[in-house]
Amino acid sequence: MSIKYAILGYLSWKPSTGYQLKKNFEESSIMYWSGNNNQIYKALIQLQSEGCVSNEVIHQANSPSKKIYTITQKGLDSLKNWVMLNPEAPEFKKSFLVQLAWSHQLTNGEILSLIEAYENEVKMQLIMHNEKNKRDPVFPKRSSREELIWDMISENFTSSYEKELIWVEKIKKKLNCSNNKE
Amino acid sequence: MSIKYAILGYLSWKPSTGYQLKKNFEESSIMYWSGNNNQIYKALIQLQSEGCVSNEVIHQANSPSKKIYTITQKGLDSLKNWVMLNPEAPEFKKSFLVQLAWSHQLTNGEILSLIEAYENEVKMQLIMHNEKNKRDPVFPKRSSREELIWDMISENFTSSYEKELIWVEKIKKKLNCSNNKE
DNA sequence: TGTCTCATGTAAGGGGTTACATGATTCC
DNA sequence: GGAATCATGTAACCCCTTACATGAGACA
Repeated sequence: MSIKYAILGYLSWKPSTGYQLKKNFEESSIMYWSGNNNQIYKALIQLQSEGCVSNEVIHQANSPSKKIYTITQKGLDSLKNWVMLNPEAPEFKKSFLVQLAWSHQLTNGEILSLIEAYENEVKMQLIMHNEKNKRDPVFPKRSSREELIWDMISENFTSSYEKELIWVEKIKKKLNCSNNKE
Repeated sequence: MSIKYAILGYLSWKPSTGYQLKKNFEESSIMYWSGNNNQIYKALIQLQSEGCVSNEVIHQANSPSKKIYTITQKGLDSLKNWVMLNPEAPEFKKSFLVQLAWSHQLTNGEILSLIEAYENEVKMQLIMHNEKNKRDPVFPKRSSREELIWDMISENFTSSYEKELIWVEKIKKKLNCSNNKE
């Protein structure tokens, strides 16, 4: 899927500028794109040419002028249509596992320190995710259902990282055991 | 990371042709690329120009000729170097969560059937992963350590899918509860 | 007769990334 | 004086994907 529908999603919540959307993406773990300018501003132009959004230019005295994008009915329909599509299975892209898979040339010690570096990386990611969610979480609460859903999505991420840490402990223990046998 | 190191990994295990590498990628869940021709054959040419692999052309009577690629010492060094790089955190790209996040326009029933479609998708993926691993798993067993590592990598995938299914049950229950309250 | 396996490659395009460019204001 | 925030946009490039092209033999 492309970033288009994530943008339509934010705009279906409230109108905003490209700049604001960019910050939303940066703050969010769920919306997994980097939120770079190139993608967002291009997507907005494309969405406009498709009639899914419209914009209003606001000239400001002390800041650069900005374009406030608003979703159209066509955009709402297109979003709903996409949301109801048959979901895809999750993608687990863990380049660390590829490194581990080809660690045959390393010593036991080198493998263990590689695993510990991964452990730290995951822990950091978990902390960052939790912090993002604590301070001023940027998500809609238009109904108790919507709040529940966003909470569950956040929990999905938290527990994914936590489960990864449990797995890390397990492989560390296993490697140490077979290490001591020799 | 690019597919290059995954290819070097396979070649560090045993020499093979582009065609064989392609099949390896198709059979593997860990090596998460689609394994399409364009990428593999291009990568092999590039790896050769970097001096990381060499090839030998074999002419066959009843089949098309093939190029057997072998890893060089430079390739082994390059692979080891990459394996020892600081690992990146796992990427969880779950487009389904983006759909859920913007499901505000749907009815409770529509959301539940969306979640169930996701559940089926994850179950199928889990079954496929387990089947791939049962019948003739394509991975090296040059030492007990290597076997242990590949087993743990496979378990990482299995448990990721299983944990996702547990999460699905939880959100289904929560949505049903708040549904009944109304 | 049609599809599968072996085997190598090319064409076109989608989606994403980093870095660059501009320019005023505000805060340390 | 230097960095950060607001605000929009472009250039170059990387990685990956699907689909196309060829051509022989095996199997149903």
